[in-house]
Amino acid sequence: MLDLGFIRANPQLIREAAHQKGVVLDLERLLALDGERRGLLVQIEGMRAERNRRSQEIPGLKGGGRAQSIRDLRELGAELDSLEPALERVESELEGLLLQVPSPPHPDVPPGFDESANLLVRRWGELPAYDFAPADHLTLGERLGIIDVTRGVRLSGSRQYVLRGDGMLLERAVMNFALDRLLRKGFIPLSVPMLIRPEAMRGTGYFPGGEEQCYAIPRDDLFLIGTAEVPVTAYHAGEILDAADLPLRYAGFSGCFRREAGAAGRDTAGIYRVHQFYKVEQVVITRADPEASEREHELITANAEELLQALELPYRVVVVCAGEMGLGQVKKYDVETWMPSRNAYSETHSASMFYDFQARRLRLRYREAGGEVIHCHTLNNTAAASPRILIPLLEVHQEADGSVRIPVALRPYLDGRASIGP
RNA sequence: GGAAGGGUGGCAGAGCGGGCGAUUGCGGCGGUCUUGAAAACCGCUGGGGGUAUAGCGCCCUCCGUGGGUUCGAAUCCCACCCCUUCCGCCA
Repeated sequence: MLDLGFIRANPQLIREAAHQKGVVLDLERLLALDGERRGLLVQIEGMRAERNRRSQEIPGLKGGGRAQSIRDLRELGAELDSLEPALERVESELEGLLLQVPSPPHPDVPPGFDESANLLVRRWGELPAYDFAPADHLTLGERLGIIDVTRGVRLSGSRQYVLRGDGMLLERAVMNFALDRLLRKGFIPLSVPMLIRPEAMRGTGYFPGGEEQCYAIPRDDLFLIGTAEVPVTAYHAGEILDAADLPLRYAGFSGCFRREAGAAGRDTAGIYRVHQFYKVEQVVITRADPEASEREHELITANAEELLQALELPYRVVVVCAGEMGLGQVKKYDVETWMPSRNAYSETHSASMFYDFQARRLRLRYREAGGEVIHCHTLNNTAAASPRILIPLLEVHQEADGSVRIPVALRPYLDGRASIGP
C-alpha cells in the first residue's frame, strides 16, 4: 500500500508503475473516490461537531427548549444515519483499490515482462565438468534411497515426497547450517506459526491476489503460510517500534505450503516444485530510509551468496525485471543456483525490497528520536529452502561411483562425514 | 469442549450514561538545583483522519472487534475474538 497523498501527488508515476508491472488499476476511479471521501468527511464531520456541541448543552437546558433540542438532534442524527453509509461505501471501495496500487520499481530495475529481461549482476563458481554421465537428483536420490517420490505421492498426492535416511539428515543439516550462519551475524531466530490469519496475508501483500496459491482452513479462517516471511514480517504488526532498535534482523524457520495452482505440468520432475518444504528466511525491518533499505538488501543477498559459496555451489545473481516483480516489491534479486539436470541456473533464493509497502498494510511503525511516527521499511530473502537446495547439492557434488561429496562447511552438521553413498 | 473472571494510554491501574482521550502511579522527555550524578521539585508526554497551512489552530474519530439503545456511550444491551483461572481432553 502506498500513501494516498503520494498517489494523489504522483498519479503519472503510479500509472507507469502499473504498466511496467502489468497490473490493471483504475487510478481515475481511485482519485475520484479520494475526492468524494474528503467531501463527505467535511460534511459529516461538520454535522457531528454540531451534534456534539448541542448535546453538551442539553444538561443545562430546561423544559421546552430542552425538548426542542432533543427533537432537533434526533433529526440531525437521522440525517447522519442516511449519509454515513455513503461514506462507508466510498471508503471500502477506496481501500480495495488502494490494495491494488503497485510500488514503483527502483531505477535499477530493468523493464520487461518475463525472465529473459532480467539483468545479470554477477556469477560465482565454476560449472561442474564430469568425466562420467551425471545423474539427475531424482535418480541419485532413489539410487541412494534418500528421496522417495513414489510413496510421497501415494501418501499425499502430486508434488509430494519423502526424504529418508541421509536425505532427511541432509535437509536438517542444511537448515541448521543456514540458521547458524545467520545467528553469527546477529539475526534473531524465530520459530513461527505456519497457520496464519488473513490479515497477515493481506499485510504482507499476498492477499488480495494470491489466494489461489494458498492452502486455506476455512472452518477456522486460517491459512497455511507459503513462507515464514508472512508471520515474521507481521510479527510486529500494529506496533510502534523504537528507532534505536532498528534494524531488526530475523531468521525465521518454518514449513512452507504452496498449492502451485496454475503450474500444472511445470517442473514436475523430481523435487524442484513441491507443495511443502522447509525454509530458513531472512526478514529485516529497518528505518524508512531508501539508503538503509538498499544497504540491507545488499546484505541479505550477500548472506545468501555466502551460504552458497560455503556449500561450493555455482550461482548467479539477477535483478528481476519489473513485470516479474510482485505488486509491492521495489527491487528484487533472484539468486539462481546451477542445476546440472536442468542445464540452467534456477531460483533458489529471492531477495525482495519493499520500502514501506508492507509496513503500511501491517501498520508497522517506529518512533523517530524527534517523536515522529513513521512506517518502517521491510525486506526479506531466503537463507535456505529445502528440498530445492538439495538438487544442486546432490547433482553438483556427485561422484563417478554414485556417492555424493559433502562440502567441508556442511560436514559438522552430518557427523563429520565427507560423503554419502552406497 | 464446560464454568467463572477479565480485555482502558509504553507499563500498572481508576473510571461504569454528559467537559473523560480519560484521575493517579511508574517509565520517558525537558527544566530548576548540583563540579557531575542521584534525590527533590516544576512542566510536558497516545494513534488515525479532515480542514487550514508561513506557523498557530479548529474539528472528527479511536477505551478488544462488530452491531444496537440514547440528544449524548469507555460506561447500558447483543454477538464475536482474545487472555487468565478451574474442570475435561491431549502431543
